[in-house]
Amino acid sequence: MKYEVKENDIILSDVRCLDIELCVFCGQAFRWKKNEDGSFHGIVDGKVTDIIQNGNEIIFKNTSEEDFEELWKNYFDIASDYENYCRILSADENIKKACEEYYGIRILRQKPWEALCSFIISQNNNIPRIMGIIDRLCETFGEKIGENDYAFPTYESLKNVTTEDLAPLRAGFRNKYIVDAVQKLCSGEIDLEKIKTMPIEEARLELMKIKGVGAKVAECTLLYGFGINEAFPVDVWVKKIMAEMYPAGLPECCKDIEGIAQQYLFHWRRNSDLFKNKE
DNA sequence: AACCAGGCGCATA
DNA sequence: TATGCGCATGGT
Repeated sequence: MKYEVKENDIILSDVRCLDIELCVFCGQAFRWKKNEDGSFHGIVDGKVTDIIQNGNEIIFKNTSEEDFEELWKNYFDIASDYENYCRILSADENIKKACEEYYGIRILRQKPWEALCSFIISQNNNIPRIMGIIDRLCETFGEKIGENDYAFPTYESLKNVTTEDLAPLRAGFRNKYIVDAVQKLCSGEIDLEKIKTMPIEEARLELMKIKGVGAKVAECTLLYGFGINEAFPVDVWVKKIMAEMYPAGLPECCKDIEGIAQQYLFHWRRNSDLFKNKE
């Protein structure tokens, strides 16, 4: 992968299978905004950028080579060969369609705590409202890092918050789950660094010690937060796909990359319903 | 006005 | 182990 540094911008031109809009708006991250000019405004790990995409040319605005190397490159999983993943997954006709229709989706490699907290909030909730709650979480408790930009609050910074303190988020019954997660992380009872090194089965159980973290949220944390491609979150949409197309389980071609297959299928299935309802 | 949203905890059998 | 219900909030 090559890129050009121009003043405060990083310009990529040879990355395949990377559609920024699809990546940031396919329900895996909740903090991106589309600007008036069509660029995408993102805050990740306390750093801000705006991304402009014209076909193969992708410009990361107002960032440095150092931040690109240490943060954005990893976040968009640029070193991984998604063309190859698509090729493998295309052994199945349905997944092939999903990959073709949504070519350019990648799994965003997020921070474990942000993924964990975001998907605790996501339960029995819809994507627009999840985004609103996370906005308010960041505005209320995150560090101000720009005119209208706030970092995702660290769990350390939430150490003593109560469910009452979280009321402004309007997250309802999820407040107590956030508090429990913060307490278990702050006390060291659960250690995200250790989870990173555990076998997946053990990591699942460890995450599920947190109240409000069941199989689905644990799986999302493993996939998006810990970059484990075989983690396979099953939400209402994936559940529909499994019932409709794969009653006996995922096809063989998904082995070890179940989570990646899941992302194409989730977006494909969900959009087909959203589109249908607009007719 | 019911029903649903990237589920989970808890009670019951 | 398996099923069913309630849960905060807001949109359709």
